[in-house]
Amino acid sequence: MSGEIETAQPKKRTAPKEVRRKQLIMAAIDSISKRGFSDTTLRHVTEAAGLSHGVVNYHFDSKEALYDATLGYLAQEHYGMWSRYLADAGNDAAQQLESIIRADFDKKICTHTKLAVWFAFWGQAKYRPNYIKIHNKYDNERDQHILELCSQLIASGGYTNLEAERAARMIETQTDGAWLSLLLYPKVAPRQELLQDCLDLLARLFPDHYSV
Amino acid sequence: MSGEIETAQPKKRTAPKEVRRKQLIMAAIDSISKRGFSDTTLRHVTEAAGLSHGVVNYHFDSKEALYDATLGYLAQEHYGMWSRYLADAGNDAAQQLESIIRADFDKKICTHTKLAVWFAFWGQAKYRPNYIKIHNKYDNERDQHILELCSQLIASGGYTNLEAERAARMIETQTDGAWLSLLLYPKVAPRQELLQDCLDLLARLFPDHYSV
Amino acid sequence: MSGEIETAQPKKRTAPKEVRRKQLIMAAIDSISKRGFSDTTLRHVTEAAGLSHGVVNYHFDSKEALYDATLGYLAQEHYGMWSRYLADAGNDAAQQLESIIRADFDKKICTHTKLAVWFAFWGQAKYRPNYIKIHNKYDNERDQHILELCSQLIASGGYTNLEAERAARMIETQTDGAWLSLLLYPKVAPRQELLQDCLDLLARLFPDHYSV
Amino acid sequence: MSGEIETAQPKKRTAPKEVRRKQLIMAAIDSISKRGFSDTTLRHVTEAAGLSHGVVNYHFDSKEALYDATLGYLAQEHYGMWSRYLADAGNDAAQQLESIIRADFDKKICTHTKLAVWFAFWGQAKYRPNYIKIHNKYDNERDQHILELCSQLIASGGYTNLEAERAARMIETQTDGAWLSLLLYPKVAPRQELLQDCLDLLARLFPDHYSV
DNA sequence: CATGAATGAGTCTTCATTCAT
DNA sequence: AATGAATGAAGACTCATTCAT
Repeated sequence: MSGEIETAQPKKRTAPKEVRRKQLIMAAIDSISKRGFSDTTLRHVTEAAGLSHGVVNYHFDSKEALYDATLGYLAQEHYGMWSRYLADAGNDAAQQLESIIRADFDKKICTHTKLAVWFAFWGQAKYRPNYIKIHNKYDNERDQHILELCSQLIASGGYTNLEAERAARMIETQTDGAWLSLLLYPKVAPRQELLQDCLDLLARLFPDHYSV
Repeated sequence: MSGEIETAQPKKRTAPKEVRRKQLIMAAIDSISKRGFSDTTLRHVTEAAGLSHGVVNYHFDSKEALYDATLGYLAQEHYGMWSRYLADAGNDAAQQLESIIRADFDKKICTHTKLAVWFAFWGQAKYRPNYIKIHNKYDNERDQHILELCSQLIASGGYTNLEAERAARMIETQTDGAWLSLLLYPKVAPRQELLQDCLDLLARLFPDHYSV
Repeated sequence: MSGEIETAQPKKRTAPKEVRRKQLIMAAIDSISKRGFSDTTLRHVTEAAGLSHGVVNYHFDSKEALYDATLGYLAQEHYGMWSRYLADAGNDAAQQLESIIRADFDKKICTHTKLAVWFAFWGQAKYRPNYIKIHNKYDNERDQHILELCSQLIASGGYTNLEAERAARMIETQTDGAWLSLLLYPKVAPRQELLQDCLDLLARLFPDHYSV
Repeated sequence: MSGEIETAQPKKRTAPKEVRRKQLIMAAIDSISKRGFSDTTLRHVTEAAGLSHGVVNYHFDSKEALYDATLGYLAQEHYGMWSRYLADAGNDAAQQLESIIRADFDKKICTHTKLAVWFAFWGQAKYRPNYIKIHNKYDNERDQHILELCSQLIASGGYTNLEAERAARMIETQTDGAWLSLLLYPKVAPRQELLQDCLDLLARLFPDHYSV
């Protein structure tokens, strides 16, 4: 779509602040996914971005600030994804719940690279309260949607042996576990298959609304 | 089994080596759980162990070797846990499957500390093939057990709309996700509750063998 | 003397350059007095001046050049001060010598801020011959005045047990030491008191010309 | 005196903590005197000490801690010097006061190198309250001695036109100024000459106790 | 003239590892 | 076996200087 414009303009030496920040965030994602957290250095990041050593501290207060921004980017992207899926799902609760789950397996989000970064963050979450905070800022809303939709389905379906809290938790646990599986054992089952697992769970929780 | 040959020297001959190693491994678990991977230094480890700075490199070839041993310890402990649970489960397949799952939530294993260490390792797994290898060495067998038991239940129960592979995967995904949940949001649901989620899943997969 | 030739362009033509330089010098004095030499960065200076980061290197060849100019400014101000005091002192040698000393304690010059900067420079003088050179350029003349005046007083007073060199040196040593005292222990004795010390010294050196 | 012993022992690779600390302090004095404060790096220090780069942070918490220790060393040395001179002075107050002053010009203390370091510290004193504190810790006692001795001389001599505070201040100001002179203009007057200036001041303050 | 993004050499500091004792 | 002093590579971060705009 674009790209040929850039050859005309001989790659600017200076760029607006937001452009550089994004560039560095992408480079951070790249490096973290390739090397993990502890082995990623700022030099790796700047080299991946094709920039000089000093830029990071020009655009971010510290390495930690860059990481915060990186997680923020990922969380925001995730947020954007499921809310778009949700918006496109129409008014049916079952449809909406399914959509939120499908969003998690969207090609753009559910890449090996990004999964690696997610788990790098989660592996540190306990000692960096900031990470939890940033993640929650975007993710709590999703939790509430899922819980609310489960409640609605239970009410409309008359599932007497199921609490909304448990259903919501099982669904989220399944999607989280699926991501972990994709990260650790990408060969065991592909993305689509793990999505099917989640949909299968949905059908078993709410048999009147979904079919296997 | 061993040890009684050299009765002259009463157990101290070979023990110290192993004692020190275990001591260091425990200290490593402690420090990793408190500070994460990247912030753990060998000084932290030796201090936690109450030993001098130089011992680590005396007992382990490198920091990495200590980490390998630490993961090995954890994996072995996990292995020991579920195989004991399995052994105690009798001959019933349903009972056995449930036991393997229950093992994951045993108090000794499923602590916040150890979970933190597990995810620290998983967060690095992608770049340290060793970690995967060590983990698989002990865990593959569990996978096979679960798969085999799912097959048996399906066969005996006549669940036409369920493949053993998918069932096994869903179960493992649920237990893995449960651990992640316990790590990241310990307040959201306690250990017992997440175990119930897993048992609930079992009941929905194999309604003739389990009841909610 | 200059400026009136280009009446068409009202003072803005050449002024800005000098205005900016002065602005930066004042900002340098401010920052050096607040943070010392080694902790002062050009960013501090430009921020204090309310200017953008790049200007310093536009108006000065280097940081060092700015510092040279700053010391020059201070030295020139000092020069202007004692020569004005001297000019106002009339023809009496005793009066003149006293005036030169009084100049050192003038409110405009003898501030904590400027003293701090002076000693910052002197603390570096050994390794920056430039500083000594700049300082001497303005100060040698003062030394000679003091020496000459001491000679005159000795001659006119018949102080047999005093050499002009020693007297001059003792006076200058006392004023220098007074500045150091004001910098390091501003609470011990105020400006006026230390001036009195110097005048007291004068009276003891030249009892026929001054009284305590 | 000593030195040949060291050739027998092939320069130990490891040394007691205090030996290394002193070694580093001496190297710091050396480097600060040669390059000043802001241009001295830890690499300079360790190279001057013939040690490896990492030792400083092994023996001192930080560069700043090394500097504190360095000033402490200098202050302690000064303290030791004048208290020894004082002890050797006998019981006569005039003798004692003169001795304290003479101590300041002792060859061991009053070197160009050490003077440079002293003024480096004083040039920073305003922004490093620690330096003042360390200095005062050792120097206050000297101030009190001087003041007390001035009081005694005034009492015994009946100097009606002199307050002890002013006398003490003038003496200290003169010695401080002398050090500054030796640092900035070593060629103008040598150590002995500046000591004479101080003794001359003594004679003018207390003519019945000292003669020019 | 002025701005501020970009550069990269240089600083302090950390830390796994080595090794004399 | 154990200690802890010593090493030195490598990291994050700073900052004077340059330069496109």
